[in-house]
Amino acid sequence: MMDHELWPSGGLRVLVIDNNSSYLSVMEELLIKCSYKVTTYKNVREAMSFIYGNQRIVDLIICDAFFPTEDSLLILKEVTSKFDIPTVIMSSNGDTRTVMKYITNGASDFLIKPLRIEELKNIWQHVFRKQIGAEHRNYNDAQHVDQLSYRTMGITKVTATLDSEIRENNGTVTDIRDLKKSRLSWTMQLHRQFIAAVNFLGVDKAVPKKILEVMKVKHLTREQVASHLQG
DNA sequence: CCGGAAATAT
DNA sequence: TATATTTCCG
Repeated sequence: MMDHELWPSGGLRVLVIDNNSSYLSVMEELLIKCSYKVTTYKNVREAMSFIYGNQRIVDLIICDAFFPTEDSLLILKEVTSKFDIPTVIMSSNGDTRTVMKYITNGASDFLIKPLRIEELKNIWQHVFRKQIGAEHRNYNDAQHVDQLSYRTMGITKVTATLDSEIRENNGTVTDIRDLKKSRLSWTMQLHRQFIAAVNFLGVDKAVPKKILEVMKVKHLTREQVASHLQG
């Protein structure tokens, strides 16, 4: 893996939007523990106003799905098309249709409440991914198209994987049986957990055996972790 | 068990 | 062909 993926999230400015003020506080506390700079908003209109006035200093947006209205979808479309700020959607509802709706509309990630600090520690990677990698963009576009066509056809390999993976335990992969057809697929989520484990151990002490212990993923082998460490 | 690298699969 | 994952080796 590349060194920059192990860098701390330090100082990235995150805007959080959630209509539940108590959860907003929880999010703020968690994000500050991860050393992000946090701004919170309870309603979409004010948040949008802030974004328009401060687009240059908002690195990442985390927005609640605001069930049952479509407010977050509007923010998503506006923000991703106009400012290209990576946006993470969070929701207590993780059904396939909902997840797909946001992913296909440009969401960088979809996290299920309650969020764990381990998940927030690694969302800075979305900022990085947005800024670099036109090559990645091509890959994502290809997969994006796949997901759209798959959705039309109904349940598919892609949606099924996304679904089972995210639904598992609040977005944490605990078993890779679903993720491997003939060989293991390192999904974004599984990779995040890998990165989190490496960060937790420290780059120098992060050896396959220890990483495996920290990740706590059933059926994941030391060899698979070792191999991933190479890439 | 570890890291590196050849062999394979996608 | 290039990349991702598995298998082999010292």
